[in-house]
This record gives sequence, structure tokens and C-alpha cells, in this order.
Amino acid sequence: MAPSPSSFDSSALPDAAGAGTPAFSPLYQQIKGLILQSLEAGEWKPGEAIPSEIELAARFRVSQGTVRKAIDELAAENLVVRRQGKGTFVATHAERHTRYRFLRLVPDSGGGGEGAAQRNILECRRQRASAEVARSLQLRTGDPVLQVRRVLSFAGVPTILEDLWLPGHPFKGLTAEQLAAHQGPTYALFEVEFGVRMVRAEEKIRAVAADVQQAALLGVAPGAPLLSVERLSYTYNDVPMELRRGLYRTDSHHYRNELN
Amino acid sequence: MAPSPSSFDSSALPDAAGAGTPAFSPLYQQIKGLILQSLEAGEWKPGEAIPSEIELAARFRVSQGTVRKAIDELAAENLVVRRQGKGTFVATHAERHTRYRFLRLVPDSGGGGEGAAQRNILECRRQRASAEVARSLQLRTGDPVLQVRRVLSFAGVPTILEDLWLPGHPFKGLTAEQLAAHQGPTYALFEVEFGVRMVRAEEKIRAVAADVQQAALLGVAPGAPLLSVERLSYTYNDVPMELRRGLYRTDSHHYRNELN
DNA sequence: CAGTGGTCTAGACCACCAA
DNA sequence: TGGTGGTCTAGACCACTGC
Repeated sequence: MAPSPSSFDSSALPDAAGAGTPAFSPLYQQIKGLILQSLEAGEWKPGEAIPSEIELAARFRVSQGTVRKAIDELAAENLVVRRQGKGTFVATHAERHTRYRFLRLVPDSGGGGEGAAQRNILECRRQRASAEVARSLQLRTGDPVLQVRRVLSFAGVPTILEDLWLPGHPFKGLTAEQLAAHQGPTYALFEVEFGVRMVRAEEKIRAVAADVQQAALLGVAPGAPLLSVERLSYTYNDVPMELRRGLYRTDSHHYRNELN
Repeated sequence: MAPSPSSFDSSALPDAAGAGTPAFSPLYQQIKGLILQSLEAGEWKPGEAIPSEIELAARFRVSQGTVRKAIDELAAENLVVRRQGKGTFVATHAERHTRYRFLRLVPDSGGGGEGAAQRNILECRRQRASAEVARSLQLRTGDPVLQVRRVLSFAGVPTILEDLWLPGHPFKGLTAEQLAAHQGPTYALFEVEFGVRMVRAEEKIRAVAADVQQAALLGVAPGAPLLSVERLSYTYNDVPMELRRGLYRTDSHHYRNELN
């Protein structure tokens, strides 16, 4: 490519903030960043194929191997899916073999994912962010947010009661009807209708006792132990886009986790 | 290496069982398997360095890149740790920056891992495996197992009550004194004293109500909600080596999980 | 300075898929 | 058959560590 084989260009723009980081950034990381930008900008939609490794290598003037390593990392982070012989595709929460990507609750009796859950939307209203919600979603207290409350049932048994808080801006126009009507994961709806792709999440899990209202909605006795799952979901660039508080019945399901 | 550059040898022994799998196994996977065998056989102890990539490449008669890819996967599975400029080291539960590798319980007030937990061993006795324990540990009902019951306290507050079941064979001779005296993670003790390295684990999490005995041991009211964490830990080759049932207080701690 | 892991390239070939 | 991702090699050079 260039006169001397190993004089690759690190004159790109790796540092936005003016902190004089003498950071050394490998080429493939820079390429990864560029692909990430295209992903964010929506150059390729979820489910679509991105350009082939050879094309990207030509575009960025690097070798295929370097593009490959960049894509390897994106694939490891589940932002992209490789399919041998076909191409590399933008990851999506829809059409994914493993039904609900972020839901770790599984029935005790082996299986994997019983059919889709029945959704029962109890509330969907505009309101102002409390201090706590604002902090989680990196908003200001009082900023507009959407709150959704719903119950998910499996095989007719109400199993999950959850509240969702969504920032008002990207989710303007979300209605209870939409939430009730669509098929598949709610995160797939977010992708299609609002262009918001959830990429990773953090959960804080506790055991709590059901209060009277919660007990009634989930069909358990007041004081019954429930799993409290607080989830913060992020889009690209670690921007939080959803706060979710779920209460899970764990009498015939359990939360499954793998440790490495 | 050989006359024609791409005629690499797939005449190794990838299939033990006589099932005629026409599986195609990449060279680097075979190399990974060979390194894994040395790891299991104890050719290099936990914390020690394994041979350099160049040495391994020479030993197996493949290129450095192929060894590299094999080690990449081992590193991704936390079996091995790379340290630039120094070498590649066998992973260990001791001397690990992140204190307890498998414990996801963290204090609510940020921090990370408060000082080491105080251990209080309540029981440590030989007994015969129940049907359920036997099934989990892939033993026969009635086979000898060790059962340990203990309470872990953080800053003086009893927080975790757990029962451990260990197969009698590799853990012969384990005593309450050992468990009480040693420093650092219990899994580090297992590595040093019994040569058993836990490599991964699966957890099933539920919310339960404390019974009278559990409540007394943890200093909570009977019926208080507790997190029930059932963990099955595996050594190499997916061999289960420990069943653990923990009850976690989550009034000032929570179970932290990351989803990708 | 030598040794180790880490990056980058260029080119060959294989496995898989669809037309 | 041609295109795509996947594997393998050989060689050059860089970054980090410790003597």
C-alpha cells in the first residue's frame, strides 16, 4: 500500500477530548471505530448485510486481515453476525434464533424458550423523570420520559411484572397499542419503529417481597418472594436508552446465568 | 512445513468415540485441544507461564499464527492469561485482580469488592450423595461426597449462607480447618491442595423465603426474601466438580450481571 | 539488549452458499 | 460458478518487560 510496509497512518482522529493521551491505537481498532460509526449512522439497517471484507479493506486501504480482526471484535460484542458463505449482517433482536436475547428467565423443566409471552399493557404514559430515573438515563430531573407498565404471562400464568422508562426524545409517539400489537421482542419494535438498537445491558438482581398490588397482578400471595431485576440497556457508545424494573415469579422458572 | 503448503495433517485423533463424524476440524482447534490436554495433565501449574508461541509452533509444527489463534480462544475462555512482553500464564483463582471470580454479589454502594469475607464453617462432613446431588455431579446415588456448610460475612454482617457438595474422590482429606484457615478464594484452595481448577459455572437463581433456621443464621426475620443461587462448577472437559447452594441477603448487596 | 506477545500484510487455499 | 467468510502460512515490524 505505502512505501514502507509498516508505516501505517495513525494520523486519524482517535481522541475527541483534548486530553493529551499518548494512546497507541492499533489500526484494526480504528477500522472498528469507523465501521461502528457507519453502524450508528444507519448506513446499514438491522438484518442487512454490511459490505464484504474485501470491499471494506479496499475502502479503508488496509488488508483484509485487518478488517477481519475489526469485524471479529464487533461480532464478539454481538453487534454483527457472521454467516459463512453469505456475508456479515447487522445484528437484530428480531429473527434471532434465541428468542429473547436479554431475558434470562427460563422454565425449570428444561426446554429453552416456550412460545412467545402474552403481553398485557397496563399503562403507557408520558411523564417527567424522577431524580433517580434521570440519573440512570443520563437526563435531567423533570425531562420527559415514557413509562410503561406491563405483565408478561407464559402459558397463561402471569410471571413478569415490569416497568419501563424510556427517554422522551427517541421514543416520541410510542403507544400502548403498538406495544400490545407487535410480534416478537419489544427490542425489535424499538429497532424498527424508533431506530434504537440495544446493544448491551447491566442488571442488578435482588430478592424482594411482593406488596399487595404486585401480588395481585402476579397472582401470588402478598409477601411472596420475587426476583427483582433492574436492567439498564445501552445503545452504541454506552448511551443508556432504557431503564427497566422487573419482578419475576420464580416458582416454576429460574434466572439462568453462565459464569466464565 | 510440508511439500504442498495447504495439505495440513488432519490425521490426528479428533474423535475418541467411534461415531463417524465427518467433522472438519480446523488446525488451530486441534492445537487448542493439544494445549488443553497439557493443561489438564498439569504440565504447567496455575500461575506458571506456558511455552512461548514460537516454542509451541515449533513443537506442533505449525505457524505461530495458528498457535496464536488457539491461545486466543483459550484466553477468551479464561483458561489462560496473556501478558504482553512477559508470556502466557495458566489462569488461577488466586492472585487475580478481580477478587472472587465467580461471586457476582456486590455492595450497593459502588465500590467493587470490599475486603475479604469472614468465613464461618458450620459443617464439613463426609456423606453419601442423594439422588439429586449425584445427578448434578454425575455420580451414583450413595457415592461418597463431602458436604460443607458455611456463612460468609461482610464487614461483620452475615450475608451468604451456602452449602457445598464435592465429589469424594478428588477432595479426599478436605477439612474444616483448611477451609477456615486459608486466605483468598476457596477455589484457589482447591487448585493448590487438590489440583482441581474450576473453569466455568452455571447458576440458577430464584427468590425464596428464609425458613427459621436460615433466618437465624443470616440474622434476618423468618420469611424474609433471599436470593437462592444454585451453582454447578466445572473443570476441564465439562466435568462437574462442585454443587453449591447459596442464600444471599440482598438488603445491602445485589447480584450484578452483564448482558451482551 | 533479547524475548514475549501484538499488529499488519500478502497470498494461497478451503468450506459454504446461492444462482 | 463466483462470491463470502474461514483457515493457514511466512515474514516484517511494533510495544512491552526485564535483565
